[in-house]
Amino acid sequence: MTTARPAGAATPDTRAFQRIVRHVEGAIAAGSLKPGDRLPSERELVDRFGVARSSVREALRVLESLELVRSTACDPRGPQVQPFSTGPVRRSLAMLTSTQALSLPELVQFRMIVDASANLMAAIRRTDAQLRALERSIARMRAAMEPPPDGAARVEFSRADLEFHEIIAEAGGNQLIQVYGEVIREAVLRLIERTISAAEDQPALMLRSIGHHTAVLAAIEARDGPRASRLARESLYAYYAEHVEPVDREIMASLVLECGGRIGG
Amino acid sequence: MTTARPAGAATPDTRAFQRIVRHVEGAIAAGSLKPGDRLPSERELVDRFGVARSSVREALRVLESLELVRSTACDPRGPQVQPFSTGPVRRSLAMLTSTQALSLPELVQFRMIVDASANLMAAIRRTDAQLRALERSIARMRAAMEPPPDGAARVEFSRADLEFHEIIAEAGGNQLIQVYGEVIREAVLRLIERTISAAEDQPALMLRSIGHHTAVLAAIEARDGPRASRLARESLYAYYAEHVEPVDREIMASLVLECGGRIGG
DNA sequence: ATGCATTTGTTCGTATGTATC
DNA sequence: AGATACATACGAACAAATGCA
Repeated sequence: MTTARPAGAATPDTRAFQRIVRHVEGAIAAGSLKPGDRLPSERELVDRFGVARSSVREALRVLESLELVRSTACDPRGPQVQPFSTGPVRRSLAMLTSTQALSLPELVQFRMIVDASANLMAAIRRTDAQLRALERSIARMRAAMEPPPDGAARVEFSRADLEFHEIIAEAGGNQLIQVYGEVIREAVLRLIERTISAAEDQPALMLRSIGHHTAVLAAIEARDGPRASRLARESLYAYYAEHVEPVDREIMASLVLECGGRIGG
Repeated sequence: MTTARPAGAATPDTRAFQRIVRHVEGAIAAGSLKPGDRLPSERELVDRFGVARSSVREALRVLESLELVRSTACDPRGPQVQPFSTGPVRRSLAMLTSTQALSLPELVQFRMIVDASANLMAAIRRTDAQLRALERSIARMRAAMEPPPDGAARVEFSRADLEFHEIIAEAGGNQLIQVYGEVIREAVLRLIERTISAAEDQPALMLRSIGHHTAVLAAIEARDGPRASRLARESLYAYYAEHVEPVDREIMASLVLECGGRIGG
């Protein structure tokens, strides 16, 4: 039997803090550790894993950066398991877009298929209350255009836009579409704001957007799933096709055509 | 003027290690720190940020968990900025999917749209080498059936199956499709293994699966994206439709029909 | 409502194995 | 081959603030 803890091992097979991280990650993934539960206190973790407090703290900082736990200062009850959040995915995705490791066409293509499916499902499952909520979102978008659109109004417009899509995703009843769609739309928005948004004719784009949303609403109201799906793909193609390379444009075109959509306009 | 570093501040505005994390994150996002570059050594970071060694180490562990840097032991040149990877997104996504009690229809519906899109893109972008790799995966699946399929053979079959889909996703050239597809397929597999897998007629299912993969390969070889996409939706519908409620079955049917697919058989 | 005990955040010091120079 | 420098890991200490009796 080897020494339990070689005090000064330079590069052990697995670092001390990683054992703790994996243990907690596994417990959360397996469901034996649920949001609201408390982890043992730092000093108790020291005893339980047989490592120094520094190692325990490193593990806690990593788990904290993953938004899995949160250790509040001076709380004797120990670190608390957090409610599951899309924060880490969003941040990692944001970093990838910032560093150009994720391209605009990749984001847009993915958004095409997610938005289209969300619309399709919403057309089947939507309730009348959700229909009215969608109408209110469009009204918010219209209201944001009344004054000559300044910076604040553009933010409000984007917010209403996102709200519209989130209601649709929720109406579709698929949590994956909901969560993933939210993440993707945010990433697209951030990337767009840094690239083509400033140069274009803002009011015209906003008007076109309102028209598109109105058409989607009508399709969902009529419970015409295929049309709602097609509208999403067509409008995303119309918005972004000119900003991508030919190969990616061809793929986007295929996504539009495969569901009987048309290109142009 | 307050003391520069109150040695025992319990809840500072921003924790010591967070300052370092944000600084490095920002530098990488801004592009002033590129993959391959070196960070200052731990001791130099101590001097530069005016914090203790432990804090520097906590920051490095967090940055390491984000796969942004990697500090190798005994390297006088300091931690190295890593090439940008989709690893963090994949891990966060996997954690999110394992914690978010997801139903079978939700997983299958999402897999329908992701697999279909992956096939579509692969049909456009695939190289001949990737085509041959797909053939090898199917051969592996066939080989796993030769002996009367026991447990180990089933694992090998599943592995080859996943490999087939991963090659397709890679050929499509969209990293998001790749990452999301990988996570979804693993989640579906995990759920299936716990539910319907044991009861069914294994060899028949495997044969049907091989037939399906062969058809997809042919469509991708012919560069027929719509057909490749349709095949994915049809076969997933055929596999899982009977195991879901009517409402979800209707949505799955819509996904098949919207791209001109057929239901049944 | 008050006081005590506990816990966290932070820092400093020390030992050790290893890779680079 | 030797010396240096580095990262890993452990332990102890202090200030502040929280939670519980």
